[in-house]
Amino acid sequence: MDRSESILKELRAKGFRITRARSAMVRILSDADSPLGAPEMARLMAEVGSSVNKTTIYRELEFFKGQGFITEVLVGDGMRRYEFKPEGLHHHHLVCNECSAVECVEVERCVEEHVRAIEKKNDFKVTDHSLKFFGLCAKCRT
Amino acid sequence: MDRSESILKELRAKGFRITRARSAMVRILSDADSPLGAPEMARLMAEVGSSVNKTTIYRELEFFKGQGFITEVLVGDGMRRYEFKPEGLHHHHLVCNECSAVECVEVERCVEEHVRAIEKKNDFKVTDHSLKFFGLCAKCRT
DNA sequence: CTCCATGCAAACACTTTGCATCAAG
DNA sequence: CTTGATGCAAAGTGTTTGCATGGAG
Repeated sequence: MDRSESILKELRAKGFRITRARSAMVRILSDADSPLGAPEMARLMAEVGSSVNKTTIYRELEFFKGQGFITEVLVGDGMRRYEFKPEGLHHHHLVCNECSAVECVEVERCVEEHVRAIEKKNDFKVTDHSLKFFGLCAKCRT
Repeated sequence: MDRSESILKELRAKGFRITRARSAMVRILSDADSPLGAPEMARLMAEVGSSVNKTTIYRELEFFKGQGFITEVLVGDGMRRYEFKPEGLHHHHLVCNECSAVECVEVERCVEEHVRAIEKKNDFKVTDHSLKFFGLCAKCRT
């Protein structure tokens, strides 16, 4: 059973309804290989023949986020993007300054050790972190 | 000579004009202790009696960024924020999920070592990186 | 006097809200 | 049927653009 199916099953078990829009969105998110923004999401839905109102897109993304299936990824192009929460190793992002393309990279525990220090020193309860590397992707290096 | 003065001097040397708006913005940025967004910037300018049109705010922020004096900081509240580029140690941010407050933390070289690996492995030229920790600040922990 | 910098209004893009309608279970 | 999910229109918020005016040097 793939990721999207198990998510739908989990939602059904929690008493949420499985609608066409909802399952199509889960499918698209699971097929995506880089974070998607709401407008892009809407376009992809249309391409698959599952057009939905943009309001629904925003509400579902918020819903999935609340359910803990996706996380927000900020790239700096003025749009919120989302991707499935990584299952195994914590992963981070490479963002091209030129074309805004986003790649994912696995980075073995490099900051975990700092978390404890920060929590103690700054009296701040850390629940998550994000690490992004900016630069030029292979294509834009010309 | 403090930071803001030296920046103005540098701008003048480059042939840019030193206007009331420009120097007030540099002052405010240098006084700020956390990243500022354009709307907040405009409010602060008004409080200091240096009201300027929002267009000017956006243009100046873009200008300062282009000149390399400030950097963009994305917190996830749907707004671009900016802060002076740190002078010494690379610093990162603590972002409260509750009140969106942003604190700065010094983190001694923890990712520098990964940069080289990434550049080789992903064929990506890294020019910068950002590390953010999300969670609850002391105030919002209730 | 000469341009760079500013103001203003309108347009843009993404996102949110309120309410009526629809459909999954 | 019941209530959660959706569509639609309108408003909200941050940001950008084009063009005329203003002021630093």
